[in-house]
Amino acid sequence: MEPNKILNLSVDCVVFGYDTNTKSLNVLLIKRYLESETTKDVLVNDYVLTGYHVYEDETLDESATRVLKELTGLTNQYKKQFKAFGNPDRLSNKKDLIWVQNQEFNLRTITIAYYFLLKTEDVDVDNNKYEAKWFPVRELPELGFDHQQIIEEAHEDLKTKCLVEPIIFELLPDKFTINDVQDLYESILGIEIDNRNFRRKLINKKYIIPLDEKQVGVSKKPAQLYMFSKDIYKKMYHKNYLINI
Amino acid sequence: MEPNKILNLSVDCVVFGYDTNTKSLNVLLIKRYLESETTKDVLVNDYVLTGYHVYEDETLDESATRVLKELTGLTNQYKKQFKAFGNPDRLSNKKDLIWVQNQEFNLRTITIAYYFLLKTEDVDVDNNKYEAKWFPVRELPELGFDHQQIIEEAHEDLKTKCLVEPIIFELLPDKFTINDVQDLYESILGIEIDNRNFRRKLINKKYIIPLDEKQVGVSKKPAQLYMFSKDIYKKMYHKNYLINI
DNA sequence: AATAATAAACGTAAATATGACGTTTGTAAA
DNA sequence: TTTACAAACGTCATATTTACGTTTATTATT
Repeated sequence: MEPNKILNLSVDCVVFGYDTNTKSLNVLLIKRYLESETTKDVLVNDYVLTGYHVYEDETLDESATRVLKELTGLTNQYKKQFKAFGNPDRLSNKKDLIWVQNQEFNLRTITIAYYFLLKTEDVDVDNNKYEAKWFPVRELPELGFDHQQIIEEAHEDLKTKCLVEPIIFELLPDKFTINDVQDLYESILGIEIDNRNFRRKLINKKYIIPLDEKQVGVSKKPAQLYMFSKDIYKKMYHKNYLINI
Repeated sequence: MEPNKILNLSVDCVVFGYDTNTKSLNVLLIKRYLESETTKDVLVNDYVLTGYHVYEDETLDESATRVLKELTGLTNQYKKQFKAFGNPDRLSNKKDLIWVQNQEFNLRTITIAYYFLLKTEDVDVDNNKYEAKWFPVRELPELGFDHQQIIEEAHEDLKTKCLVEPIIFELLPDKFTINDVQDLYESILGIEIDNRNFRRKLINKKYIIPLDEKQVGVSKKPAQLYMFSKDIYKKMYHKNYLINI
């Protein structure tokens, strides 16, 4: 039982986006496709998270930021390192071995997994060089490596985190309706919330600011728009140690 | 900017223990000491977390469990992987370079950090071959590597986690008083709690079971003893999605 | 121009939880 | 027997939550 001598270090990014039209919490995935040169059989045909090796001179955070920028062009998005995955057998799947055939893959690969929060519409998937595509988090396609597990754990972490910190607003446009916020909570948590109670609770928050603006182009009573004030949130926020076990 | 070729992978364990007598949340640390053979100057004299390389054939979790067992003899303690630390400059401190002189330390070292929860009295520090010692989390000694930061981040994670999951009971004896629980919350969170309100709240929980037993050997009114029922907690527990932002 | 359809927005009453305190009780030691 | 003191119990005002019912503003239809 010798300590490892050679390892491979990467970051993987679970990119969450929210589409206010379809009311769906999405994950951004990229296509893997490979067919045999001789038999023309399809060897690999699935999706994976975006990720890459960590460069020698960059921090883990910088590496994740770089990967997100490469995929989406975006910087300054909410980012959280939520777990490291590094079990010795994590890339032993046949398809994955085929896919990485041109790399020294008798190495152990450790990946530091991050999730990012952004708005679905901020990414131009139609002109994406990686063929990136959004998938609803509850209707994922076949996934390579252990990326199904990584996404599930990211989603669990997001569920917990959105209950205690106002990160939900990272997924919404600057101007949103109360119902947008409710729909998003329902998408993330997979629950139904009473609209009247939710509305009252949210409107009473000092950091939810009503704007002099309403929805336009809807065929029903147009909803009031609001914004989230991070400044006010920070000022009034002394960590509110509510024991909720 | 080439990807890393050679890395070092380790786990580090923040071992939290609670001493119901001193009412102190403690961290278990091991001694580092090294003096120059020629000048007899003290080169390194501080404490560090316990940690070790990850073996080739073990998972990260197994590695952390092994390290804890090696240090304390204990298995089956509450364990959480909370963060990976792997910035390129994280072990560039002079003392640390001296300490690891006999290893190839021009490698980058990634450490997967875990914390464990146990009872201070379960560890026999007087006969510990690593000279392990408990330190109150708010009175830490000088620490090597980036272990100060790792402990602080573990403590922050513990603060958040103990508010939403009943992990506090992992730090307490099987039979405890209501005041034990309160004291422990106060130690972890660094706040004061009103005893009468806290008591009412806790006693109303179905999974806090009063025993037919009281404290013995105290020189005041002996307190009622309780136990925590994980079974009842799990049964009644459908994740109680309280949005608390 | 009136009406229907519908989501947005407002309202209410009971039950539960919280925050801020005061009071009583059981034990060992004086 | 008394005293010291933490344990344990009690109270009241306020805030929050739960579970609903009602009104309103808009577009589309008649």
